[in-house]
Amino acid sequence: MPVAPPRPKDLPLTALRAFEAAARLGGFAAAAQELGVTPGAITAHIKQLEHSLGAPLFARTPRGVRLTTLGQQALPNFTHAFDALGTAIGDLRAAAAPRTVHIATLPAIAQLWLSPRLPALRVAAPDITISITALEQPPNLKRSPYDLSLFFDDTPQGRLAPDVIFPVCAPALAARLNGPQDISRFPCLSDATWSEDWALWAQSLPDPPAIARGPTFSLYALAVEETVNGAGLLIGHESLVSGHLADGRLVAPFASRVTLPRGLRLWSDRPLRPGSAARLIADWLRRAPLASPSPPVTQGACKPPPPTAPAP
Amino acid sequence: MPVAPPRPKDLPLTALRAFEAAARLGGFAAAAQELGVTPGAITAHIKQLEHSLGAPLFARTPRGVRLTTLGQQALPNFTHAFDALGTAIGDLRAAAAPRTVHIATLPAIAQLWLSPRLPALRVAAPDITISITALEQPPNLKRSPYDLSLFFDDTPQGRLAPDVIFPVCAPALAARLNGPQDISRFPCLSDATWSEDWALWAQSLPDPPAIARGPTFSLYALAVEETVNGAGLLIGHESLVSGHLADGRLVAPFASRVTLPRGLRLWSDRPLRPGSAARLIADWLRRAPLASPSPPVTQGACKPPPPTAPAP
DNA sequence: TGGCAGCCTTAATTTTTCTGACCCTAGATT
DNA sequence: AATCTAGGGTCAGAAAAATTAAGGCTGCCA
Repeated sequence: MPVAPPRPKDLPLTALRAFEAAARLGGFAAAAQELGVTPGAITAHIKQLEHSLGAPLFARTPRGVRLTTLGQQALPNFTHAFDALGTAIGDLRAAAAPRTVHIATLPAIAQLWLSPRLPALRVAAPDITISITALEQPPNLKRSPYDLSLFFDDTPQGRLAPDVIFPVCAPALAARLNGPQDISRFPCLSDATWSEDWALWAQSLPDPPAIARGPTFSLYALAVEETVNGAGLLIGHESLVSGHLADGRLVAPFASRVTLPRGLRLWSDRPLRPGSAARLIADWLRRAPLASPSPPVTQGACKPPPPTAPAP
Repeated sequence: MPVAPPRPKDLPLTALRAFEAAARLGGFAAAAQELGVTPGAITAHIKQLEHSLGAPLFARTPRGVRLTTLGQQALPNFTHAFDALGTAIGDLRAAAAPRTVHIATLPAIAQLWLSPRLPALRVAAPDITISITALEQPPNLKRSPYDLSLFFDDTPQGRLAPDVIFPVCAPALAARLNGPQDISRFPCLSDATWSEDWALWAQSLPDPPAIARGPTFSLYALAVEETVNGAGLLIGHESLVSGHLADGRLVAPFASRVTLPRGLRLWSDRPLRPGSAARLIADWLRRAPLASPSPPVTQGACKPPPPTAPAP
C-alpha cells in the first residue's frame, strides 16, 4: 500500500461536462454536437462516470437515453456549476481582450446582413475588433466563446426585424412575369434550411400557384447570387435582400408579402455591462444603419407593387 | 471556409482547473500536487490558456510565479465556479452511494486512532461502509472525493483532543530509567514528519536532557511498534498511544507532558446533512468511544508503574 | 415488409496529454 | 565564492482520450 504514488483523482471534469450536456439536451448525440466531439466520446465519458460512481446515470432505451432518478437529481447542480464556469470564462475573455467582440450568426446573415454594415461599424468603433463566426445553429452562449448571437427565431426579445418573405428575381426576369401564376414557368430556387419558404408564401395567395422546384442551395447567399444572375425566382427574406433591392440587382415582382412569426434577433446570454465593447456593438447593430446611401430602387415588374425600399 | 468541420472549442476545462489551483495556491508546484499531476503539465496548461487568451495570467519570476492583474481578477470567479462543481460532485457521490463514507487521514491516525475504533463503529452503524485513505497532507475537501478529514492542526473547531506529547517506552526499558536525564543513554526514536517532538518536550523540563538521536521512521505506527519491541524511547502522542498505554504494551515513564497548540481535528468542508451517513459517522467519532473498557491508565514515574499485562 | 434514418455502442487508429529526467535561474547557505 | 535548494521550463517517449468507421437496435414510412 504505497502512500505517495496513488493519486486520488477526482471525478474527471470532461466527463462531468459530457454528463451535464447530455442530461440537459436529452441525448448523447446532441451533447456531442454542443461540445464539438463525436457521440462515441460522450458514450465513453458517461460510461466512465457511471463506473466510478457505481450507479447508472442514464437508462438506455432503444430510442436514445433517459435520465435515471440519480441523474435527474444531479443535473441542476451541474448545470448551475457549469453556468458559473461559463460566466467566469466569459469575464476572463472580456478582461483579456476588452476591445474584441465575437459574434455567432448564420452564414446567410453574415454575408447579407452583417457584412454590408461592417464598413460603417468599423468607422463608428474603430478600436473594436469584430470577429464573426458562421454557424448553422445558435450556440449555447453560456458555454461558447461568443459575445453575441444573431439568428432567426421566434423570441420577440431583442428582435431587430420581423422575417418578411416574398419572391424576388432579377429585373430582366421580372419583366417576363405577368402575375403569380407565371411562377410555374420559372425555376424556384430554395435554401436547404428554409425549404418551406415557397409553400408558406404561396399559401397566402387566394389562388396558390404551382411551384416549379428549382435548385436547392445550402448557402442562401449563393442562391441570392444565382437569382441575380437570372437563374429563377427565390423567396427573399427582407432583412437579407433589402440591399439587393435597394440597388436594383433584385426586384420584388409581386405585392404579396408574408410576415413569419420569427424574426431576426440579436441577443446575449451574459449581462452586457454598459460601456463594454459587446454592448457598444449590440447597441449599434440595433440602430442598424445600412450604410448604402443609394436611392430607393428601381423596380421593374408587371405590376410594380410598393417600392420595396425601406427608409432608415 | 468550411462551415461544418470547424469546432469552436471553448477554453479547456482542465487548463482552467490548473489555472485556478495555481492561482489559489500561489505556484505551479503546489497546484500540481493538489491536482495529482506533474508541474510540467501545469506549465503546459497555463501556457495554452495564456496563448488562447492572448494575455499572460502569471508573471514568471525566478522564484515562482505571481498573478498578473488579469489573473487576480479572474481567480475569484473560477474558485467559486469550481467550488460549486465540487459541491455538485459531492452531492452526486452521496446520492449514488448514500451509505458510504470516505475519510482522509494521516497514516498514523488511521492505524493508531481510527483502526481501534472501527470494530465498535461497524457494530454501531452496520449498514455504512467506511473507506479510509491515508494521506500525508489534508486534502482540499472541496475538490477531493472525501467526506471527512481527520488530521492534526491548530484550528480549534471540530477538535477531538489536544495533542499532548510525552515520552513512552516498553515497560522493560522503563524499569532501567531513573529520571529524564537517563534519556541520553537510550535511542530516541522519532517520526520524520514530527521531528521536533523531542525538542518540544525537552524544552519543557527545568533541566533539558540531551537527546540521543535514534532511528527516524516515516510511519509513526512503525515507530510505535519498534518502541513496544524495546528499541528505545519515543515521543508519544496521547491520542495515538493511549491504547498501548491502556493495555500496558507501552508506559509513560515521566510525568512531564506537553500540550501542543494543535490538536486532533475532524472536519468536513461540505455541509453534512443531518441523517446523512457522513454526519452519523462524524457524530459517532466525536463521542469517540474507545472500545476497550480498560482503566484510564498509568502515568509514570521512573519506577515502572502498572504491571504489564491487563487483559481486555 | 423492407428500406431508411436516428441513436447509441464498439473496435482499431490517430491525436493529444502526461510523465520523467533533464536544464536553467536566482536567492539562501557554507 | 562555491554550493545548495526551490521553483519553472523543455523534450522524448508512454499513457490516455478522441476520431473514424462499422454495427446493432428500433420505429417510421412507403
